[in-house]
This record gives sequence, C-alpha cells and structure tokens, in this order.
Amino acid sequence: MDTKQLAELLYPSVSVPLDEWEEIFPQRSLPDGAAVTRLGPSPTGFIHLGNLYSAFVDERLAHLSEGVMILRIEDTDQKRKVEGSEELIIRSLSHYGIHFDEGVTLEGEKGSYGPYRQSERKNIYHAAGKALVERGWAYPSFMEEEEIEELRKKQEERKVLPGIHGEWATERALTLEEIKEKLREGKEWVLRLKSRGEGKETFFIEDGIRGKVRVHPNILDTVLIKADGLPTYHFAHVVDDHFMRITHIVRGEEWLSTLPIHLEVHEAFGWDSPVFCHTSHLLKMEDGNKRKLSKRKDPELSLDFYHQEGYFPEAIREYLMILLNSDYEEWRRDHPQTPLEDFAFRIDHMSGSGALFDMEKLHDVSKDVLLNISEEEILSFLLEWADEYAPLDAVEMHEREKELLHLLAIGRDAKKPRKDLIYAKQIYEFIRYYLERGFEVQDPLPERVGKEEAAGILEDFLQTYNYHDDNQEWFAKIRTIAEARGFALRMGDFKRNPEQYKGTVSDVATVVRLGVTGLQSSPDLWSIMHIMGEERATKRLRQFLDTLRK
RNA sequence: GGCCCCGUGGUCAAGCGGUUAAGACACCGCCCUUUCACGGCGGUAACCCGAGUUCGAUCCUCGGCGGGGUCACCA
Repeated sequence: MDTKQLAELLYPSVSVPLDEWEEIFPQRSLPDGAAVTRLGPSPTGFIHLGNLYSAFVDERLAHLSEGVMILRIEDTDQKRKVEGSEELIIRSLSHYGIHFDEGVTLEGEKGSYGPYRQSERKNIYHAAGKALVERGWAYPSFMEEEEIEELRKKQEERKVLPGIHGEWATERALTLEEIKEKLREGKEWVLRLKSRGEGKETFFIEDGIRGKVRVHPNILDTVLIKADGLPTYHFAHVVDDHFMRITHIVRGEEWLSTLPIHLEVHEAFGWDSPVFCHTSHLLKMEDGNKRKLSKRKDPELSLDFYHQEGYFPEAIREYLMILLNSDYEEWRRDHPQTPLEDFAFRIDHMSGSGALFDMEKLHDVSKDVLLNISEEEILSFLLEWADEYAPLDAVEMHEREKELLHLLAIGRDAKKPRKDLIYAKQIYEFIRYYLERGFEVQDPLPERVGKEEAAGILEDFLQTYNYHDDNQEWFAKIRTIAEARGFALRMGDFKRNPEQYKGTVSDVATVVRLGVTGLQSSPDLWSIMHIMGEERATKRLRQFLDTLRK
C-alpha cells in the first residue's frame, strides 16, 4: 500500500503539513520548571465543583511556577454544544479566582498558540491525521454502526475484548483501489489509529499525582477523526497539548482507562508526552456507599448551588485546597494571614483516593476565612446576594446598611472572636430578626419563667432602661431586677439550691432578649440594642409586653 | 464480566520497616459564660482480610475482599 498516495487521497486539501506546524508553534521560552497547563471544558452548559477542583490544580501548578494556564474549549461534539456556556464557564471560574493567561477569554482569544476552540483547528488535526496515514499509523474505516454492533455481539459471545482490534480490524487490509471506490460512492468514513500494541508488554508510567501506574498497551484501532471531520478527544487533546506545548495534563481519573490510547497516539507521532496528572473524584455518601458526585443527581456539585447559598469564593478555595493538599491546613495554622497563593502546593502531595465532600468541614473553614474578610466586604457580598435571593428583605437591608455593618461586627474584634458568619444565606437568617419586616417573637419563654413573671421583668426593665448606659451599667440593672425578683445572680448558687430561686439572671436576660430579637440566643444583647436605637428597641419590648398581657 | 484506580477512626487525612499510629471536622463530657457562638481541657473512635519477605510489618510482594472508574464516530 502506498500510504503517501492514500494520505493525499484522504486529505487532499491539507496545505500546511505537520512539520510546518511545529514551527508555527515554537517551544515556549519560560523559566526553568515552569508548567504549562490547560483546562479543556466542553461547552455543554454548566461547570461543576469537580471541574473547579481540577482547574484549581492547573491554576496553582501554572502560576506557582511562573508558567501559563490556558483555556481551551473542547467543542468537537457539535451535538452537545450549548449556547452561552463558554461565557458561563469563564465567569464561574473567575468568580473563584481562576484566571487564564491564554486561550478563550471574554474579550476574544489571547495568545499565539491558537485557535483555542477545537472546532476551529480542523486544519491542524487534518494535517496530523494525514501525517499518521503517511506513516502507516492510521487508516480509513467505512464500517457502519450496525456492522460494529454486530461485531461487538460476536465478540461478547466469544468473550473477547470488544472493539476494532487485531483480526477484527478487517479494514486495515483494504486496498487503495477499494478505498477509492468507497470514497467515490460517497460512503462516510472515519480515520482510525492502526494500533501496534498487540503483544507488547505491560509497562509503568509515572503519574504526577499517583506515581507508578500500570499500563497495558493499547490494541484498539480507536477513532481519531470522526465522519464529520472533527477529531475525537483522544486525538484532539494529544495534538493540541503537543502544539500548545503543555507540560502537565491534569484530568479526572476516569481518563486513566484510556491513557494507553493517548500514549500510543503520542508514540505514533514520535512526541514526548506531557506529565499526566490524574486527580481522584469528589465523592458523595449514599446509602452507606461512596460514589462519584453526579451532576444530574447532586445539587451540591453544581457551582450554582454555592452561589444560591451565598458561599464566599475564598471559603470554597480554602476548602478545596485542604482537599488538594491536606498539609495546607497545618500551613494555614502557622500562617493565618498569608494569602493562599503563597502556599507551596504540590501535586505529588495529592491523594489518589477520592474525597467525600464534607459540608460541615466547609462551614468550619468558612468561619475562619470570613474572620479575615472585613465587615464591609461581607456586607456588600451579603447585600448582593440578598438582592438576588431575598429581594423583599433586601430593600430594608439596604436602608439599614450602616446598622447591619455594626451588627455583623459584634464580637468580631475580640481576642477570641465570634465566628457566627459562614455563608450569605446563613448570615441573612442570622440577622433577619433585626429587620422590621416580618419580625415576630419566635422562641418560647424560658422554661422557668411564666407569662406574668416575664411581663413583670419587662416592666422593670423598661422603667430603668437608659439608652446611654454602657454595657456594664446595662447589665447591672438586669442583675438588680433579677435579684429583686428572686433570681439567682450566680449559676453556682442556683445549682446548689435550685428551690430557693425562681431561676437565674440568665432567665431574666433571656426575657429581654426575646423581646428585642425574638430569639433565645443572640450575640451580645446590649450591642444589638445599641445599634437598633432606643426607639425601635423599646417599641419591640412594649409590644412583647402587650402580647404577654393578653 | 475484562482492565485500571483506590482501601488508616463517622469524614478529610499524616505516616513512607521499629511511632504511646499525628492533626482537623463531627460527636460526648467538663470549664469559661446573661443566651448563643468563640475559646480552653479531656474523651470515644482506625491501619479491610490472608499468606509471604524480614529480627520486626500500617508501610514491601502476592492473593482475596470491598469501593470507585471505564469499556462510543461523548468528553
């Protein structure tokens, strides 16, 4: 078979041959050890936490080494393309601090290794495909779906590996004349790899994350270029990663099983392959078993979920980094103020086993992260969130912006600061009592205090209350009331002789707290009343008194 | 089912031939405390199983078992 002739027959319009592309995309001149990484999402709608997790690895790898991170859109499946998803992907990632140096951006393409959409790189793939045909590493296949299906059935009966390989790859034997004839008939065809893996020995490859990984050489004549002329992932990413001069391929572990194909395609071209880094999956617990988070079934996988709940991007980043490199947590303890970017992230410190996404842990992490964010920033984040997800209350929240700022700050500057704030929705619920709209006393009176008693306490309190009292004076009055009404001032006294008291001073304070906040628990009550102002606070207390009297 | 990956407390995980097997979250108890948070102290809790190598295996090898992934002209 004259492969040169065949190549010309299949790809007559290739004007720039493969070796010329080598010059068009020269080796990059970067500092020693600089990593070039890429994120290659398909524009199928939305991006999820798993993508972000993986993107974070690319990002750290590139930017920690003064390298380059590329956004390449892998849109070779025209059927699954969704309008507007490119923009969504870019915006979502940027929200979480993932910024690209090169590739597709909102302002168009950036960089000299483009185009960065695979659908626009047909000429390169065809040049590559043509070169492979010439070298006897690829051939056209005219098999139809039904034929392949039949083949598969036979193979399953005989319990051999399904697919086009070995003796089953009958079209390898097609003569030039036969091929010409089929093309003349206008039959659809795909380009297949002519695998040489049969009989080769198992070998090991060094994965950037996992270390040694066992590889059985590929034997499948995998489709390289589809009937529509666009490449499959297996072909496209190898060609692109080579010409974009990628050094590290970060991808999910689901790709481990097709790694042999990719390795053989590299071999066919005679290219060195980049370092493969297979990340483990994010898992979810269901019915006592762990399973891969699924974008269809698990709302917490969608980045939308975190947006709706109002998680701070910094908190997500922080948690993700802990998942990525668990020694990060220790580092963070020693460097509470240092930006995450200064941490020496290492791919070989990543775990090979999948991690269960733990909301509780995320919340704990988030509390500490928010401690390092100013109240001003938290407030503006909160207001933005409220505009979208709690529009009815957002109006009043804007009106009371100044007060809310103080409210959020209660107890934050202490040596042992409060950690009340986690995510926007939670913060909103946490401060909701402060708004007039929808305010009501929700919690019950303390167990030991009856309605009459409570009313009495409120009357006493209102009589002596002075807005200008400082915290100590304010509380001294509570104590006076408590003592006069027969409540213990010290917890210990009450514990020792419960029968001698109606309750403790905390019961008295709780009654006032209920009147002001509607809740049995809250941050420092004096501070709240102070921020609220005399008028609103006393009005609430009087109202509460009225309802108790009814 | 074949192949590949993974297997330390409920969860995330240090460990890389000899350790009282870290730490964090969660949980429980105590303390602090006007409530709630915060914080402090303490506690419950783990090397999947079986062989082999070795003076000695959580760690190395093999075999099971369990979980996950993958077997497309989707990525």
